[in-house]
Amino acid sequence: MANDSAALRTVELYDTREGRQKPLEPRQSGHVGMYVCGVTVYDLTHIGHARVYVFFDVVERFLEHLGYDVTHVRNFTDVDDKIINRAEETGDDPLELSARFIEEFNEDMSALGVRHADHEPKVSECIDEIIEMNETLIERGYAYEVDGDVFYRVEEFDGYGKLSHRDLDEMEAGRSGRTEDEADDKKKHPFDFALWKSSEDDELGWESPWGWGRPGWHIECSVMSTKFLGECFDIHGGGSDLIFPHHENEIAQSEAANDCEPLANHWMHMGLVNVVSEEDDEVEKMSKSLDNFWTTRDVLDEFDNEAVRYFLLTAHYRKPITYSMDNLEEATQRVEYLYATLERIGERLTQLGHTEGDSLPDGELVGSVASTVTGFLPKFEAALADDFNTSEALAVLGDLAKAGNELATEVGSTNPNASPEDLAFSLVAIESHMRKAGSILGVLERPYAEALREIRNLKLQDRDITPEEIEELIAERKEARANEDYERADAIRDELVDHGIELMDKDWGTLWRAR
RNA sequence: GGCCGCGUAGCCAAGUGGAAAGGCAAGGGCCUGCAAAGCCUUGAUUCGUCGGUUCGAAUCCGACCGCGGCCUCCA
Repeated sequence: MANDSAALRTVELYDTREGRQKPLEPRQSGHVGMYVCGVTVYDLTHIGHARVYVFFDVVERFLEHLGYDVTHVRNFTDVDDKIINRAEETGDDPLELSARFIEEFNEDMSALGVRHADHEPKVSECIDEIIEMNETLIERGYAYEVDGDVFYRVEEFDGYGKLSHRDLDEMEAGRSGRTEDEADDKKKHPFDFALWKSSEDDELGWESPWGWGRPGWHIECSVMSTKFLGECFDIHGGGSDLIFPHHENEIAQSEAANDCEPLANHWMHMGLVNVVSEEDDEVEKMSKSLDNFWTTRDVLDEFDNEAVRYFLLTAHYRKPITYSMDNLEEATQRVEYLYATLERIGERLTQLGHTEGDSLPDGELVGSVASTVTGFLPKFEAALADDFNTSEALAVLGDLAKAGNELATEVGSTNPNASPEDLAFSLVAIESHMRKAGSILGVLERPYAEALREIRNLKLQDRDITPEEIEELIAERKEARANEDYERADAIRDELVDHGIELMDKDWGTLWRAR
């Protein structure tokens, strides 16, 4: 639902093309069209993909929170040489192979809390429109056919290079390392690129005016964005490695075929995910050739889903982020802290006589936390409205959680400085604000007991002790403590610590967690 | 060679012209039978180096050093 006061907030977004941050002014008031380049589905997703789609999920959630109606389009490139090659290796049908990896993609994204886009078109379902755009480009003189291939004539498009801030002559000078391929002979300019590629009769393909063939790599995004968002739209996103040539070519195609420019008002490009090299400790780009590659699946097997999402939001989206065990563990710890805060708030509310689902208690914010609570949402929104400063947003959320813990301590003290009504009112206010912020970032969406248990059990995976054994030891220690046999009680604690298990004594029992 | 970007405490990370957010780790304290968790508290006279602009710069300009990305498929 639109929130009138929030909708007035100006959202500023960086735009790669102009190289500056500028206000989001939707072409259609109150409606934002956003196209995010999807994956080529020939393998499992990696953590770099995860970063992109988690981020744009947050963009969508936040804009909707502000009251915008967002149309989010994310494609699947299911026709591509890499898919065809992979299918040849495995003996699969290319479209069946890509369909399988679309399912894998969806599984990963669902685990990360990434919601489906409004439209998720596939290349194989847009062949007619792709052929049409090719014909338009040929008619308008921007493309030419050579022996069943269709190429885009880059010299014909005046603005070629305006996104990546380079010009054709400079690029030509620097292309010494490029490998030649047979298609180069057919091209009129080395940077001309394929809009349509001829296929062998037994290869994946479709009938076209130029014979049996398949689309080139860039054309599908121009076609799909036009189809679902119109000729021009507000936000176009993807990894920064797509700036050239993919997005540059998209602009060339769309702006030449349609009569609208700029194609997108805001080009938002994600920093890449780096890893620390095991050999020399240097940061390097994650890539298959360096064998430092992390699939989303592997990471999710080892770390809590939400911790992975949290980690991906700890750095600003335009900066690179380094994947490391330390960083993931720290993110896990923060997620645990946030849920433990919700747990503590729940305990204190129970102690104050409130049960979950009760109507809001009447009261006033306790003085010590009042400014933190009232200032929370404005600060949180301001952080995200400033080119999605998620680091700042998480810091603000952390401050709120701290206020919650402060209050929880207050409630537990012998002489609370506030009335039970005000304390309860304040606790509920903090809890609801935390959940609200969580729903925008896509975190804190689980019941705390469930989240804490899942994190705990995941960590226990590589420990040589089971929850049952831990519970037995806790029971034995309880007995010892009742008998004031602290020596035995401490011995049990030490034994558990050796297994990486920490005990936390509460008034009502003993909790444990894995470190 | 061209283009884009980065270099902030032991580590992660915001800030980009007007008193250096936040987190992790570390020290001290409260709490606890002891702990853990939580809370409080300490910590960059300083933001790669050297110059310049300015009343004032981590923030702008220049040079230099170091690092990364793109220019070939890539999120």
